[in-house]
Amino acid sequence: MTKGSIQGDEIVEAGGRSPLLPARHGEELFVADVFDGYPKGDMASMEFPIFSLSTKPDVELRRFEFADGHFVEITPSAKGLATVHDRDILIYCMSQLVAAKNEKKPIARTIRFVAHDLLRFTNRVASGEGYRGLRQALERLRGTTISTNVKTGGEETFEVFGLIDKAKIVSETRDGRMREVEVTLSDWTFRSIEAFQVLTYNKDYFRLRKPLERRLYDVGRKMCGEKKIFRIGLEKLKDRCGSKSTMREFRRLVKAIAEDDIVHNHFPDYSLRLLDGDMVEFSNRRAAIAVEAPVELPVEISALRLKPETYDAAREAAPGWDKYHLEQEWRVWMADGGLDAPRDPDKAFIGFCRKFFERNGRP
DNA sequence: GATTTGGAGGCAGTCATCGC
DNA sequence: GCGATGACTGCCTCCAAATC
Repeated sequence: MTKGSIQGDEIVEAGGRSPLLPARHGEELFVADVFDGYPKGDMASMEFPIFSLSTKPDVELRRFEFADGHFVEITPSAKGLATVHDRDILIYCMSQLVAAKNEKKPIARTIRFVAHDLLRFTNRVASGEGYRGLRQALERLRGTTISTNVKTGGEETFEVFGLIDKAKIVSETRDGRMREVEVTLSDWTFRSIEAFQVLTYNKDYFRLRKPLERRLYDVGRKMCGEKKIFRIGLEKLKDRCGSKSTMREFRRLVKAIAEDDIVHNHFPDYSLRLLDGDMVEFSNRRAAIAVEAPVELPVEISALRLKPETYDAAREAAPGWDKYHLEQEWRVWMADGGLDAPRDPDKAFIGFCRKFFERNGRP
């Protein structure tokens, strides 16, 4: 974790610090220090395929128009549209700011973070390639221009802006590698954060390597949310994903992802199925398990809420098992045994997972 | 002749490994 | 923890063959 403060334009090391540092040229600076925050995505960029799925530079202009007169136009720079992987930087910044906001700490549009922290948070290799990729991603984010009159934070405005306003590598190691990065978010993104128009992502989102998988998760998260099931036509889904593939190719890709999910169960929070008639079905894994519950759970047990990090710990305690399945097993076990709700449900759940794994081994 | 299908290859990014 | 390297992956495009 980086420690520092600003004196004039100089950055100096400091023992302790406030998350909000003194202003530079009238701007306030937020220093990222929440290492274990949860990924957050703003709802507006989940709604529209702002980010390119392509691994090649995508320089095609995109425009989305709506019946009520709203529109979003995305203009890439010569270096191409920002990709779904570039979005990781925005997600990281948003996660840090939302975590600080939740703790009632002051936040600012300009955020400083350690490049290595971001690479680790987003499940990337912290090699020279990773840092080069980060630099290019910042260039694409800065170069991608959005014109819109869509509401964010309850305000309707016509604006033209970059996905980020500014990016700056504020210090480099002696061999020229970037160390700290300063990113100034666009007003549009910042207003979404201030208005809490963000959704929490599963940490496994960063394990999804295929750009299309990530976009499908986005669509599922936004459209399915807490609902049990969400169905969408393949053609509409293709539009929502912003895929430039042919229908045939898109069908093949979605089918491959759905079949892979059946085998590896790797798609976070939702399962995906390609149905007859070119319909795609997103099923909420947690809701599906609740429906299958064989016993009626007492209110005090069904009302127990686990912390998001507890699910990560559960995966380690019982490798190979579906964490939501384990959660349901645990609740049913307590209900069957007539047990009271535990004082510390997170610890109790992890303990249950360990014993479950000892008894049953891998699935 | 037009459309559909299947497959190959390009490009860019990721991952794994090794040595420093 | 980083750089270099090669293998691998996924999206996309192109083209030839098959079908209507």
